[in-house]
Amino acid sequence: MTTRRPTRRPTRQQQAVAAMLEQTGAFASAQSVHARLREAGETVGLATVYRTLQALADAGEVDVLRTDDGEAVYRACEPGHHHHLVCRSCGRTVEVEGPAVETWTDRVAAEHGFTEVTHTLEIFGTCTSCTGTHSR
Amino acid sequence: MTTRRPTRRPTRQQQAVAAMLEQTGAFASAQSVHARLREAGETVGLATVYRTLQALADAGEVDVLRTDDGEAVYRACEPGHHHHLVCRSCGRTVEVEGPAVETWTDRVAAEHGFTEVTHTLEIFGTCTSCTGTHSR
DNA sequence: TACGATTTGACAATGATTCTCACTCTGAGA
DNA sequence: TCTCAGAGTGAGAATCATTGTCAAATCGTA
Ligand SMILES: [Zn+2]
Ligand SMILES: [Zn+2]
Ligand SMILES: [Zn+2]
Ligand SMILES: [Zn+2]
Repeated sequence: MTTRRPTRRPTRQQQAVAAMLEQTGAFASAQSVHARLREAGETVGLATVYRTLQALADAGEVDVLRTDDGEAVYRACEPGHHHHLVCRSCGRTVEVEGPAVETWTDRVAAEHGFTEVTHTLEIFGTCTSCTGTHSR
Repeated sequence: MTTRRPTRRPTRQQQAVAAMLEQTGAFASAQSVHARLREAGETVGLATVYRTLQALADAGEVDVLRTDDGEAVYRACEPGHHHHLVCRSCGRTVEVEGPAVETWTDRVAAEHGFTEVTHTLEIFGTCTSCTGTHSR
């Protein structure tokens, strides 16, 4: 019994959004992705950018976090659970892993009887190329 | 030379906001604080609630974090750097400290040449009183 | 009590995100 | 290749937390 599942392929718009994230490297908001696409001549509606980014996030293909002012920013990341070391000046991001932290959070939560534990952890700083050079 | 500095005392509104946070215990948004105050018969403008919460946060007297949908939530906490174990069902919050995590984040950042390092870390889960009792 | 400075709050403005819905595109089937 | 139902798109409206505005209320000091 062949399950009839339409062979969906990413649309032009979806590819454009994903590609833009890939080449950006840093965390970017939906608004800025939309702006960059427009600059690059790509025609993608704002609503579609939002939808695509959400879909990618749900699929675990991009990481999401919130800026200080609550804006959602997305980044194409390596698969698997990890955290980020982000330059608050230029946005350059390094993916980091910390097995010790993972076990620590789970242990702390367990000690207090919490279940279904998740966590968020981000590190912010000023990267080497932004140090000294008061770029801004 | 007596420095003429007015003896500022927290206004009725500011006290009301702070008190509401104290008695709540959990993280609460500006909107919900405003609503609770209104219910309690206190008369405090929404703008004032926002201003007061920001001031308290700037003064380090309350902690702020962002919910998944980007809303800012505040909580009256013990002074000093710490993190939170939050029940995503009832909002009950436990303050936790992890010296090992502190040194880890700083070390990781240093290894990559980042300076002026800060970090955010929150743990989410389901607390004991919300486990089993499928209370929504 | 009078006065300048601070605070307040109703309301407007902002801005990110979501919703609507008519239109377009796609792919399976004929 | 032709058709059609369903998925995807996008312009614009709607939502909603947050911030800005500014005249009126309040406070502290002299
Ligand atoms: Zn990542
Ligand atoms: Zn982790
Ligand atoms: Zn706290
Ligand atoms: Zn810490």
